[in-house]
Amino acid sequence: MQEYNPQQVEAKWAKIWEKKKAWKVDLKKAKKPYYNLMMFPYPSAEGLHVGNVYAFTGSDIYGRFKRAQGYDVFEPMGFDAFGIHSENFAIKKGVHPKTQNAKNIAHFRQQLESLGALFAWDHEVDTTRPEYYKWTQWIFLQLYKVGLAYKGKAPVEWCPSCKTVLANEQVINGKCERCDSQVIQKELEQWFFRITKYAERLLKNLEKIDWSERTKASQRNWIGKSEGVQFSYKVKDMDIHFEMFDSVPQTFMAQTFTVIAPEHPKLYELVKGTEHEKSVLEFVEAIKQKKAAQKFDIEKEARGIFTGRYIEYTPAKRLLPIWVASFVIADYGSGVVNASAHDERDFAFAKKYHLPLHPVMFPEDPIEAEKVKSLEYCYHHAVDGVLVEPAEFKGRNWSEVRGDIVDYIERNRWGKRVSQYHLRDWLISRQRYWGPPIPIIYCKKCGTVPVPEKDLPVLLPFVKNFRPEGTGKSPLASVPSFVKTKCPTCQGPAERETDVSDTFLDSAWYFLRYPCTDIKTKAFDADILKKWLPVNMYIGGQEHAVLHLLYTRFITMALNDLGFVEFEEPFKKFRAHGLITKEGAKMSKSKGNVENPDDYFKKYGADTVRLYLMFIGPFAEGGDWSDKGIVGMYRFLNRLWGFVERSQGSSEASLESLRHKTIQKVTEDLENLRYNTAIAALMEYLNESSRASKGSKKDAETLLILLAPFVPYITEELWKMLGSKDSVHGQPWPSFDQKLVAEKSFKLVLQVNGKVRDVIEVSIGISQKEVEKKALSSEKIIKTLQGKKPSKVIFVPNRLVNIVV
RNA sequence: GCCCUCGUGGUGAAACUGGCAGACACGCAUGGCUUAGGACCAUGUGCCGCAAGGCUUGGAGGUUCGAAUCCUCCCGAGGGCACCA
Repeated sequence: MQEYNPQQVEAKWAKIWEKKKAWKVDLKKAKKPYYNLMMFPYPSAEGLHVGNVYAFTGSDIYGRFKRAQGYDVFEPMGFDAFGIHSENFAIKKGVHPKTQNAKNIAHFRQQLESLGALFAWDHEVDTTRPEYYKWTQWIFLQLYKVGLAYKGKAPVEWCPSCKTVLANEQVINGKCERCDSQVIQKELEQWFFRITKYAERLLKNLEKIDWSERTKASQRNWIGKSEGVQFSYKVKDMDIHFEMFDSVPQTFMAQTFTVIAPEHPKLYELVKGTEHEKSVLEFVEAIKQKKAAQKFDIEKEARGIFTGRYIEYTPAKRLLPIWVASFVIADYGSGVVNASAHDERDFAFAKKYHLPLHPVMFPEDPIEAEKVKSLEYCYHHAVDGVLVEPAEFKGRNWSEVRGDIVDYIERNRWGKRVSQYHLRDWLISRQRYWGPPIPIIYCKKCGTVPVPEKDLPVLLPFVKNFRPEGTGKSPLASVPSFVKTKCPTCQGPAERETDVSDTFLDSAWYFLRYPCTDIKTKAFDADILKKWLPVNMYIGGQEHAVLHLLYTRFITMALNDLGFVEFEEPFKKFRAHGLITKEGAKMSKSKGNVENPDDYFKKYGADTVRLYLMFIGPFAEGGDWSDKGIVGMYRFLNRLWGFVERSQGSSEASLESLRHKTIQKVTEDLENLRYNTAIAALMEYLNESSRASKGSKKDAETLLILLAPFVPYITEELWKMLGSKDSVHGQPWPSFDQKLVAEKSFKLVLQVNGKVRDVIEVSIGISQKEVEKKALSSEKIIKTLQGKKPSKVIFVPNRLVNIVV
């Protein structure tokens, strides 16, 4: 008798597997390629946390399951190591990011190895290595060539503490997501990727990819398509035309004034040389200052000023006064909007500045309609509202008239159908050190010149002082040996771009590099990609539902258009895993509630931790980490150990029906990532087997094969104990026989008026006649019926009978 | 405000296309083993009730022979978007 000693078992097999390179896949020779991808981690100084372990375990179980089904599973691992996190940490500790990064990665790798996953370490990727970011820069150049990368001046979110530009998503309620400082607006020359060009495709393709609905919904929201009408109007007495977008065109006849954004480029032209010039410019300046200071209270302040100009509003043959209004967004639509009585904001604005209002839609209730007419309140988004204008549509409902109104507007040539998107271009410039330099050279003679591909990579120089200076320039700007260079075109003196690119660019293509890490001459090889991509299964956190996944899709589409890859969607299947919390709260350093998996590995072993995490609840939903439940898993593995030990050399018969039933259940659950119920089924199987037999070898073997994806170490050890020479991880996934799954008899439920009154054991396939006979002779049924005659009998074969009286 | 996801015992959670609600665990209780504790084993455990029986899936209605599951409204939680016209 030997006791289960997880540390010993796990150390032993980890060593053997490593030596045998047990999980190595020959990418060229593989016959049934299956690319099982998980989001690669950012190697923080704290090491792997429980959330990482959760994600990787869930993904690895799926990979091992596919492997057992005969696929050549490629399950690579790497490190998303560039970025502001590493840099901030390095600044705080006074260690160079490069040094720190190497340390972190070493720690991570060692932790990951103990997890017992199928990782293909011979294809590891580290985004900070020149061999990798050379190709990140190369991708930039490809996009630049076709105009998908461009430089533009743009107001950007600037964090005065981190001294860098932030992406929109890094700004939470006007504050920096990292240091909580008030973000200010700044105008800078920045590099952008034209992701907006792909808005419609990014949206439409969502229909044809197998992703969790939640993730798709987030992407749809982010892209934010809005359909409506674009009108075009002339400014009275001026040669200026404005395009105006309206997503609620039904009430277009209600428009009585026009609002324009304070930042609108044509605003100055409107007021130049008029009596309004001074007051308008003062107003604009005040608004800009408020916005920069982020003191603008969205709820209360809707301020405006008259420009002295009018729009010639053709459909209603009236003039609309143009007002500058603080609430108008400059970079959505055209920055100019016609306002009406049927929009709450416009209504409030009009009341405040005594502007005319002209409602054209009313409730059916005449008393309420009178109130709307007398402008007592704003009547908006009312699905049952009835139009009175234009005359052709009088009496028709707001909700059904939309299409016809748009047709009508188009017929009159007042406007046309268009779509607007909330999606903005992707700002990729970062005024930081720890990232790949953007491969661009500025020459006084030749202008902006891309670095020739043969000169890649543009190496990130080792800079001692990499702290951002707050000048709006990257730390690289203070390294003359980096900045000063020759123009690739004219050989004259020139300067390098000193910004680095966004970390999200590194991670937007890493999955293409994994299978090609051994190729030095190009980013990826067409033949290999053809064989292995798109990725079969991608698993990662829901927090990346928008940015990472959207950027990745965009880069893939662009590469597809450029002819580098043959697919436009990178991930056939994506599943988001849930979040692991601690006492209901998200684990974070600042809260001090981060669980370190190492402690649990030491105490129970990786197998138990893996099993416990998967048992907490549905993989897609995550759960709360508490160390209470973990003992249950440890007990289970100990019971398994004992059972297998007893079944050595046993010739007891197996529980055929339950065995097949369990195989079916576990197979189906694994396919759908329902690990918690698969584990429950395996526990039942062990419980039943232990009860029924001293130890059936057949049952023990089946248990081990089915459990192997979850707990790779103990199953391997026990497999050997049963006397096999080969590995449990080389065993084919067992199949089940539908005939054997079905039992000979079942428990028939007897109901009266839908309430269960009795349960009797009968044989499968029993006829309705027989059932009725049996049911009506049941004592409990007779008692419940009290002599009443059944009016109807519902019979569900092999399940129940319901007697209605 | 709009869009998604969800709400089931003391706890984590099960329940396939509507068909025995609470599988599997944790915890708890009782008993066994043990000097004791732990570990382990056995049994029990939704609520009310001595019992017969009744009640029970956030709340209120509805559809159905039958609803955790479908429909309507309301309440609550989590997430995404948001002065987006």
